[in-house]
Amino acid sequence: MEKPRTRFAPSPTGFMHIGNLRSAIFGYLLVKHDGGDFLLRIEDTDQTRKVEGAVEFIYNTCKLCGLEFDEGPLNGGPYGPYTQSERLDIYKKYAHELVEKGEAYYCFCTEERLDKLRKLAEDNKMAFMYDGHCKRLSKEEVEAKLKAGVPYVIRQKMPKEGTSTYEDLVYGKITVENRILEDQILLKSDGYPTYNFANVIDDHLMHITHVARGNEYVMSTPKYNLLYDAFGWERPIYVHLPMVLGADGQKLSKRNGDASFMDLYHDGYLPEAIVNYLALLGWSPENNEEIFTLEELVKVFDPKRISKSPATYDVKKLNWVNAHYMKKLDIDALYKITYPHLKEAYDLSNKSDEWIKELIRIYQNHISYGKEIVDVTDLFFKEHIEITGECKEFMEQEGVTNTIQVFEHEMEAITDWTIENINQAIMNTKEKANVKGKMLYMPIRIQITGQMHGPELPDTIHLLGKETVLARLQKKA
RNA sequence: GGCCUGUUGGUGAAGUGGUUAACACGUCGCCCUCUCAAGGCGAUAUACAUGGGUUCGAGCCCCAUACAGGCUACCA
Repeated sequence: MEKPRTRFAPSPTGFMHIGNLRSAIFGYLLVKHDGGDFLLRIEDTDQTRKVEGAVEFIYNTCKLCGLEFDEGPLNGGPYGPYTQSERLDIYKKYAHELVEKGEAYYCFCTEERLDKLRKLAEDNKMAFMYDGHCKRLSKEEVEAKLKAGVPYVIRQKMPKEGTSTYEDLVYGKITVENRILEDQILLKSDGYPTYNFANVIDDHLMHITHVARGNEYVMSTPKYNLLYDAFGWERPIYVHLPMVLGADGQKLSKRNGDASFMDLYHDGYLPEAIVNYLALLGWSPENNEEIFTLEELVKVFDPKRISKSPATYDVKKLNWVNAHYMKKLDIDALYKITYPHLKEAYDLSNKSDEWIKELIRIYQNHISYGKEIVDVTDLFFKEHIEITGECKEFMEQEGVTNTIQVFEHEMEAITDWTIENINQAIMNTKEKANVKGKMLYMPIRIQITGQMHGPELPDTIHLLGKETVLARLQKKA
């Protein structure tokens, strides 16, 4: 069997939302499942959209997710170049070959004429379609215009009758009537190819066997097939992917800020968790499992189980998946995704690395992504804590003041500030103040944290440090 | 407007003619715990868009309708 090959073919916009990423993931899984090749091709035929550094950005993003390209603009390969703007001569050559074959033709129509046609169509509530004006030009007329240097585009000659059908791995049989197929532009007047053309040429030249892409191309695929046929090339296998929608039911876009992979990454989400979650968007495994490493996904991925309907991106579930991965992290890995956020939010200059790691450790089960550490730990950095609402009510109960006082003395007495000794101090308080359970822990907890909940009390006290604890204990309610 | 595709609870989804329509997230409750989180257990949800067929029997097949999305560029 032929080794499957697919490509991820983004425009270099310098932005990747999770919908783009998911396309890359699905392509990767599809092809790696059978030990094939995954390549990157940059589709920069629209020069107005180019962004500096975008190629590196794409490599970085994919690498973070564990998706390595077997071939691509940065690491090369046997079928390069892998950037379309560097392949202009190739497209030109094939476009002219098509003209020679009678499958395409020069079109000299001006923007003005096209606009007029468009307007006319609009007025008549008709779909605009190029009228094939230049198809009827005689050979001499074409020669003359060419010689005179009239700007031109090359258009594909479409059949006007019958239907075109292809089989999509996800959507099944797709049939469209040929008469709705426009004589689309293959080569623009600036010498650049359109996506519609470059895509086909490159996929063939790069030996792409599987075309995995968003389902916005379902309708135009027959045009591409006609191109393959015109050249006498074998058509690839198509895998059109359902879209990923935002919470508003709309297609993801740059405006949906939180749907950007980099934003998520910088907020302390784990790439493996994002990949895991994304794989479940529009695809499901045979069994009920939901947690998969990339390797496991490669093993179990079956494109036939890709859904046809669009999926809505849901942060809540992403959070759950991410939290699941975070629980299994060792302290150093956890440190890596939380420390930057602590550093940004708080003054850490007089905190030791050891202290920070301890802080992170006791909150490991409390957060679902890195940045969340900031919200839950502010009591360790605040100068003053407020006791309000429910907490205040609790503190007004009888005996509470006494418990605090007793505990304060116990704290003062500690010379060796260890969790063990702190725990002992709590036990001593239990004896001396003659309180237990909630009436023992809660007053202390509230007095020193201002909250009724949080991690283990001895851990919290230890981290807070003797000085802070005493100061907070002495503060009158 | 035309064409293509889709529609199972708030979300992701299983399901391919006969099931009490799974499972997961979320939500809620219970257990655990000083408390929260985690974990364990359980519950919840007007879930098969609507209307017609076909069939002994339909979420699954067919046809309409509705709604949603996509395409209809010298964008990709």
